[in-house]
Amino acid sequence: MLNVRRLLLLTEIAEHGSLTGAASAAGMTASAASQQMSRLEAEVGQPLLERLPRGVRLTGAGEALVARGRAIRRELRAAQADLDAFARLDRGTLRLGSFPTVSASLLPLALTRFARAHAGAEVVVRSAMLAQLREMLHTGEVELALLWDYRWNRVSDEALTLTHLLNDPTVLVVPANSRLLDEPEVSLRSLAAQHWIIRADNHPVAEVLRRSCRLAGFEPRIAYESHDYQEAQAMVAAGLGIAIAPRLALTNRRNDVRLVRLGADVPAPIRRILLARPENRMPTPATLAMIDILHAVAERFTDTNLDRNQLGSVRRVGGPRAPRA
Amino acid sequence: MLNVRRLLLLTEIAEHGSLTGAASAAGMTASAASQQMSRLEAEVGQPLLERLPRGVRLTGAGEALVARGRAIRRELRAAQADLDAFARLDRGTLRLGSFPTVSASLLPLALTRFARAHAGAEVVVRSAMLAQLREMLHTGEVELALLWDYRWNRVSDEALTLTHLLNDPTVLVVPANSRLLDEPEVSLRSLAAQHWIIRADNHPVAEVLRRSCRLAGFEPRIAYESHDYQEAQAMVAAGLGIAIAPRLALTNRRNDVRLVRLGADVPAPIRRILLARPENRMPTPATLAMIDILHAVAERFTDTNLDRNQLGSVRRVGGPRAPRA
DNA sequence: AGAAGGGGTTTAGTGGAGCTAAAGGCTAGA
DNA sequence: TCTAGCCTTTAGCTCCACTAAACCCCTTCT
Repeated sequence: MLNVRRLLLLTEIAEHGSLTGAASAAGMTASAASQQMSRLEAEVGQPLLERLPRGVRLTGAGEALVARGRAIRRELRAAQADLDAFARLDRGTLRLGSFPTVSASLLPLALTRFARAHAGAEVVVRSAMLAQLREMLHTGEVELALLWDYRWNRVSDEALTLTHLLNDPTVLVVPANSRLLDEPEVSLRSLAAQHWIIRADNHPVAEVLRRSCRLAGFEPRIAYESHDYQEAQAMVAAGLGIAIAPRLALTNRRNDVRLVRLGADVPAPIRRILLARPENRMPTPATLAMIDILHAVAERFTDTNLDRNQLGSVRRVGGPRAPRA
Repeated sequence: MLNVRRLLLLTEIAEHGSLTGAASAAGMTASAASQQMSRLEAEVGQPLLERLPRGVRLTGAGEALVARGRAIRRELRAAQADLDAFARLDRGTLRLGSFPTVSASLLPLALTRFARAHAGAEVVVRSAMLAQLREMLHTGEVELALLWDYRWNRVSDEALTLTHLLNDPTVLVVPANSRLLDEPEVSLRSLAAQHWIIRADNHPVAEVLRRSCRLAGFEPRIAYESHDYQEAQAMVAAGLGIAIAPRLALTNRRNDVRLVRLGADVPAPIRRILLARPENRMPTPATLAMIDILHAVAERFTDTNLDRNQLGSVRRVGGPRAPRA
C-alpha cells in the first residue's frame, strides 16, 4: 500500500508549489523532499510532478493523489481532535467499581463533581463485593475500583496500583437514649455483657466484631443477624442490642441511634478505603480525573472533618458537610 | 502529527481482535505489532487497547481512532484505484506536440487508434514549428512531440530521448500530364532548366531544394513562392513549375499532380520523423501508449508500404491504406 | 497435573528508510 | 554576467521498525 507520509508530503508540496517551500515548512531539507518524491513516483510508476524552472506543478495523477492526500490529512486532524476530546474529557466513559458503603457515602458527591466538571464524559458504576471488584480490575471490566481492607486481610496484588484514599474507623452504634453516650468514648472491655447486632452472611464486619471482642477477652453474644446497615440500625434503635460498623456505613444515620468512639484499650480496627487500577496499563484521562476527584472528596470524609459533625453528642440529620474552603 | 502507519495497524488489529492475527496478516511478528501499539499509545497519551487473556479490545479512544483509520484506509485504496485508472488509461491527458505535415498524415490515424483503445484518456495536440516544439518539451508544455530533421540539421539534445519513427523521402511533384512521368525515377541534374515552386518564409523545404540543386550543379529558377503544400500543388497543376516536397506532405495529393521518385545521381535528402520526450523524466502511461501507437502507425507510412499506392503511375485518391495484416 | 496452544510482552540486535550536508546544474532576472 | 531560487545527486549517518528468542499468562485438553 502507498506510503502515506510521502503522499502527505506531496500534498504539502502541491500547496506550496515547490519542494523547497514544503520541505522547510515540514522542517526538513529540500533534498529530503526531492528524494521522497522520487521514491513516490517510482512507487506509483507514474510521474506526479512536473519540474519547472521555478517550483513544480502536478501531473494529472498527481492531482488525483493530492485530492486523496487532503482527505487523509483531514481525517488525521479529526483523529487528533477526537483524542483531544477524550483528553479534555469531552468524551469518554469511565467504568468504576465500587461497593455498597462507599457507593452510599463518598461516591454520590464524587459522581456529582465529575459530572459537573466533565459534562461530556460518562461514568458507569459497577457495584460488587471485594473479590469481584478485583476480578473486574483484572479482566478490564472496570478501569478503576474502590477497594477496602483491614489489617488482617491486606489487599496485595502485583497487578494493581493501589492508592490510599482514607481510613474508615470502626465505631459503636447505640440507641439514642443509651447510657453509653455519657462518655466521649467507650472501652470495649466494658461491653462484654452487651447483646450484639451483627451482619449475616459472613459479612466482613462480623469478623471485625469477633476479632475485637477476642482481643478484649470475651465472645460477643449475638442478638440478631441483619442483612444491611439500615436493618442493623433499626434493631439497635429497638433496643435489641448494640453494633459496631465502619463509620462510612453510617453516613445515613437514623435519628434514634448514635455513634460512639471506641476507647483505646483495644485498638479499634480501621478499614482502609483504597483506589485501585491495573498496574502497567496506562490510565485513561477519565480515570485520572476521577482519581483526583475521589481524593478530594475523601478529604471531606476523613476522621478530623467528621468528628465535629457526627460523633459524640452533636445531633444532626443528613450527610456530612465540611465547611467550604 | 499522528503516525499513520501505526493508526492503520491499529485498525487492522481492531478488525482481527488480536495483535497476533493482525500482525501475521500484515506480514510481521506479533512483537512488532505490540511495540508499535505501545508507541502509538505513548504518542497519544491514552490507552487504546485493553489486553484481554485472548486478544485485545478497543478503548473509547481506540474506537474513535479506528473509525478514522478506516476512513484513511478507504482513501488510500481509492488513491491506488485512481493511479490504476491512470495506468490503464481510463483517465489522463496526453499533451502532444506535432507539426503540420505529420498532423495531416500520421496523426489522425494515431489519434483515432488511441481514442478507440483508451476511451477515458484525452489527447491534446499542440501544433508548432520545430523550435517551439523543442521548447515545449523543455518547459513541460507537452510530454511528447513529433520532430523532424535532415542530415544537416540533426536534432541533438541531451535533455531529450529521441526515437526514430520513419524516414520521409523527398519526392518530385509534377503535373499529371508531365513528360517526366515516363520514367520511374528522374535525375535531378536533368531538371536544371525547370522552373520551381518553393515554400515561402524560409520554409525548410526551400533549403532542401537549394542544397540538392547545388549538389546537382545548378541554381533553381524560382517561379512561385507558396505558403502551403496545397497551394504549391495547385501551382504545379497549373503548369507554373515543378516542386519538391517531403512525401508525407503530399498525403492529400491533388488528382492533377503526380509524384516522381528522384534518381540516385544526387542523393535525395531524407527527412527523419522523430519522437521526442524529456530525458530523465518518467513518461506517463499515456505517453508510453502513444509512443507505441505512433510506431505502429508509422509502419504503414514507410517507403515500402507506400510505394505501391502513391508513387509512379498508380492513380488513387485519399490517404494511404496498407493491406491489413 | 501436566502439556499444548493461543496471545501479549520484553530485550537485544540488525537493516534500511529517511535524513543532512555538500556540491552541482538550471533558469530567470538584475 | 552575476545572483538568487529551486531541484537533484551523492555520501554518510541516525534511528525507527523489525526479527528472534525467551518469558508470562490463561485456557483447554489429555
